[in-house]
Amino acid sequence: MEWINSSVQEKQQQQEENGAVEGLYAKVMTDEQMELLRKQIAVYAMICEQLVDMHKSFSAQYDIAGMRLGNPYLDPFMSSGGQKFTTRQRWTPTPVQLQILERVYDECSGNPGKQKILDMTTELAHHGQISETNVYNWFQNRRARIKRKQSGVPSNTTESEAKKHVMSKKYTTPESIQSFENPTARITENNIYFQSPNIGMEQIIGKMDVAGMVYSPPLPHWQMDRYDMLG
Amino acid sequence: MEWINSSVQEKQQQQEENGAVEGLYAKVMTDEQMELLRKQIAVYAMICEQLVDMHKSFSAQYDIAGMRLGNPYLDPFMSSGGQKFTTRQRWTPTPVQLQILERVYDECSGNPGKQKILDMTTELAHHGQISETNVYNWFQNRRARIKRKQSGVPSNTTESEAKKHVMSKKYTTPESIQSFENPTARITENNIYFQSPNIGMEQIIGKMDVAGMVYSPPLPHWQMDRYDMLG
DNA sequence: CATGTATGAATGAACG
DNA sequence: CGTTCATTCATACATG
Repeated sequence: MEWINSSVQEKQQQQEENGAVEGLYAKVMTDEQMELLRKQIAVYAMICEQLVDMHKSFSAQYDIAGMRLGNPYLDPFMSSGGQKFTTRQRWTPTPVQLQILERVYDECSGNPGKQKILDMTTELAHHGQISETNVYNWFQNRRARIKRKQSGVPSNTTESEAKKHVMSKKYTTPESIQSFENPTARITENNIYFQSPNIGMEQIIGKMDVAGMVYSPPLPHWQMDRYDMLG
Repeated sequence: MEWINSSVQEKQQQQEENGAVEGLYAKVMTDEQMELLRKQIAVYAMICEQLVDMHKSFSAQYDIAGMRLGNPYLDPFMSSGGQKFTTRQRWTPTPVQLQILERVYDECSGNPGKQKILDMTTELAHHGQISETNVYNWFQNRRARIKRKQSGVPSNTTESEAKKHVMSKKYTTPESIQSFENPTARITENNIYFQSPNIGMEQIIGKMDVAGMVYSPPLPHWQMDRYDMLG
């Protein structure tokens, strides 16, 4: 999945065709909206670049090894609360582990053998504390939840009909893009607005780290069905 | 090129709100495309924020007065008056809905059947956007919280929900990045929680450098799906 | 604007 | 396996 880079300029064109072809159920954006998006992204890219540059030259001057990293972060575990070694009560997969798990899940069609689980556990253990049970549960849960999502939300037929013609307030645009409805959204060459939902940095970092930009799809399992191309 | 391309599953609307769309100059995007875009941007924002924060704390320690501000990275952005794209990331019951929910909760002793939930959802939908999942979650949460309140009331056993005090967040909006100020995105050095790998500037820079922002959906489970249109 | 609190949602684990 | 519980995270909202 390729994405915007510094020169976002042209990329958008494709989208038009792409989307248009799909036709039937789709959101529509005006050229202005697209333009807004394009600029927004371009600006972000630019800022990122600048920041990085700045940081580079800056930190280069003060190569204070050691303190440079990990510093800004709070150790989530021994937070100032001081009391117990706030060791988690329940296992939480690290991004790396998750990545692996998801990959395997896909490979095994969600049902790895017992041996497989054991092997995995060993491997996963290299990336953080984990037990066989954890792995087992994880698979179990994932299967169950995926399933539920599929059956429970056969967003099907009868329903959609009904609301389709109501289509006024409820079941309108998903929150995810409500921003586009905002009439105040305006774009001036220097003034671009766009909502920035709070996506956990850890997720992002995690994915980036492991997949290294290329991203082997952990993908939105819930609701996505197009990810059968990974191995 | 593989741009956001996917299966569509929603109708589009919002046309009437944007007069421009009415006719000819409209581009079409699927929901997934939109979602991907949104996330892409979110990631940019997040990374920028992160970078700024890091830079800030980094430079702060050396009192390199002057160069910290006046920066290149503030520039043109929304100087301040940023409106907020009405962003609702999570469902919030309307008073009416709440009333109904509570009534039913009492009736069902907290545990309505699946069918019941479905019916309710339909009814509740008349009073505002809602989905079956919302209702389901609502009951879950209510049961859990009521239970807890009854058993171990105060701070002691309920530390889980009470221990949030551990993290003090000071977030002094860096003048340099006011542009990123967003009510929903408040990532600071103190509230970032890295599950395991402590990733520093290097990683981010590295990725950015190389890929110039190639990104794939990091799959923020929260707020991702679950917005089925059953409701 | 900063901080605290209520609560929707995600998810590991447990249950039947 | 499907369902439910328990814990935790993150955000909406109220407050000083």
